[in-house]
Amino acid sequence: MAVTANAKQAKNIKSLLAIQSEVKGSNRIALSVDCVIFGFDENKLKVLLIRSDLKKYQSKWSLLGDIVGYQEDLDTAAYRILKQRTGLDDVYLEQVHTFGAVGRHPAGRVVTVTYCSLINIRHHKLKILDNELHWHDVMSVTDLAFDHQQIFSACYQWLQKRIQEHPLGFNLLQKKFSLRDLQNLYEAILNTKLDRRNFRKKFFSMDFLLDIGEMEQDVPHRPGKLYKFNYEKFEKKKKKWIGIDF
Amino acid sequence: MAVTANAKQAKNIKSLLAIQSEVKGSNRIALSVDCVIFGFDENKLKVLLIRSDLKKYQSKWSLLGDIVGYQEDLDTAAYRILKQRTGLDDVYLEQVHTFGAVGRHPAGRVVTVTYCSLINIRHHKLKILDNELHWHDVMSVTDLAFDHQQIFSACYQWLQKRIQEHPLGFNLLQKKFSLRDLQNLYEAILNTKLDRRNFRKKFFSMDFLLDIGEMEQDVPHRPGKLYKFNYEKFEKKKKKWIGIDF
DNA sequence: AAAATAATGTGTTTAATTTACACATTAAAA
DNA sequence: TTTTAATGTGTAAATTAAACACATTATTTT
Repeated sequence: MAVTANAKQAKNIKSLLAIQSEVKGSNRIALSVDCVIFGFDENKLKVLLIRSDLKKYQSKWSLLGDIVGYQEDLDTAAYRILKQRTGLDDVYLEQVHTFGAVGRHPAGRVVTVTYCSLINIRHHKLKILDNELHWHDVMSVTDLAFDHQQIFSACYQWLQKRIQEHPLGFNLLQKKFSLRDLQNLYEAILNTKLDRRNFRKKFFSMDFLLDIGEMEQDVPHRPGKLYKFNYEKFEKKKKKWIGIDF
Repeated sequence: MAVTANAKQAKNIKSLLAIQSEVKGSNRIALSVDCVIFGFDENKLKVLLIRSDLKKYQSKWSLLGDIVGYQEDLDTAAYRILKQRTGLDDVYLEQVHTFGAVGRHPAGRVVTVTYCSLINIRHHKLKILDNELHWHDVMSVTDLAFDHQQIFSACYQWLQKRIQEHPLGFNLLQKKFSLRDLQNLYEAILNTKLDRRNFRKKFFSMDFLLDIGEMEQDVPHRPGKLYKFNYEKFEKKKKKWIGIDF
């Protein structure tokens, strides 16, 4: 019995040397990074898409991505893509999921690591302004190229969940924002209506909003106060955890 | 301006053809899957580790992993590793994160996709029983090989969070379990004490526990009722979401 | 200049949930 | 038979979430 087990082990468990040979061998796979870049404009959640350039395959919209260099960290690759496409380099970026089904890409075996990025659509002023690169309403994104629809859906769901337990939404707003801006953002992302009074109470009680003593300018109604998010305070007070619930 | 932008675009954006050549080219990277396999025994959370076989490098403990085959789905590779190492093939498995720093592995550039698995330690009876493969107390895991300590920590934190919002813990218990078992599990994973009465109330109110009309056997005290988790009911009633809180 | 409009800003009341805590019950062990 | 150590149930207080109404302010209209 022990012998059988060891025999099985010998067959199944690879030594580091064996791995080393495989690393140099034929199992090497192309690795890409795809970025789901979210923006917020006119109270709508947007996603940045590019048109697949090769009509021969499909002229559908797709996510922004590129092959990871052999000497390039994954995170670095994601930042590079963002920088190239938006001109911004100080942006929120978080890895979400890796998609690696064998037939997912027409160019061959490509495993893709997906990142979500949240950028301020006003700040960035797309460096590449032509009809190949466009902001799309999240609610009307359908039929993306390759498996990008699946990837996009996963990332959108991730965002909906993540925004409720982590303060990343602020990256989509101006540094100074009104509570109405913030609520509009949450309503757009969660695709629901929220009670204005309870929404305020919730955020004030969390106590991370910094009243900067300024008011909105040039609004066609009574101007609201402007706030900043206090990241330092958040880092200190961060919740340990929540409570069992499913 | 528009010309400049287009020039930049031409330089930065790759056609599918260009990608195709890269996919076949020198950017191909070795891809591995590492599994953090959790178990629960004697009221302690355990993780399955293997001793790095090549002393030349390090004789430290490491996670179970292997290179992903060129024609193998990522998920398939993770299942294969689990099957080889535990003999089980109907197990809970979920992708957690991908680690891809350039220098992370001594054998060369290897990007690794990490999965967490939860198995019933009693059911599986390790197929390979020797001193190379061992269950370790989660609380005393330190100094793993390569970047496996970092990977393990990320996965443990993932589990602590995930178990509070999703019913995956049951995979660590027998099909039939007592409420005490369940509480012990949560206490071990969250590394805390919980109030027995409130814990019960919470789970009963969620209403996914199925009283199967059986009692514990061979316990040295008053036997408790046994339950099963009602996955079907859970799938139907699943929460939309929770509420903003961070 | 005054009135109407449309948003901001602030409570309060009720319901639901979470927390803290106590006692009866059952089976095994002494 | 008594003691022990766990299971099983319930209640009161505190906190949090949900539902809801009115005064305030700047703009726009009359």
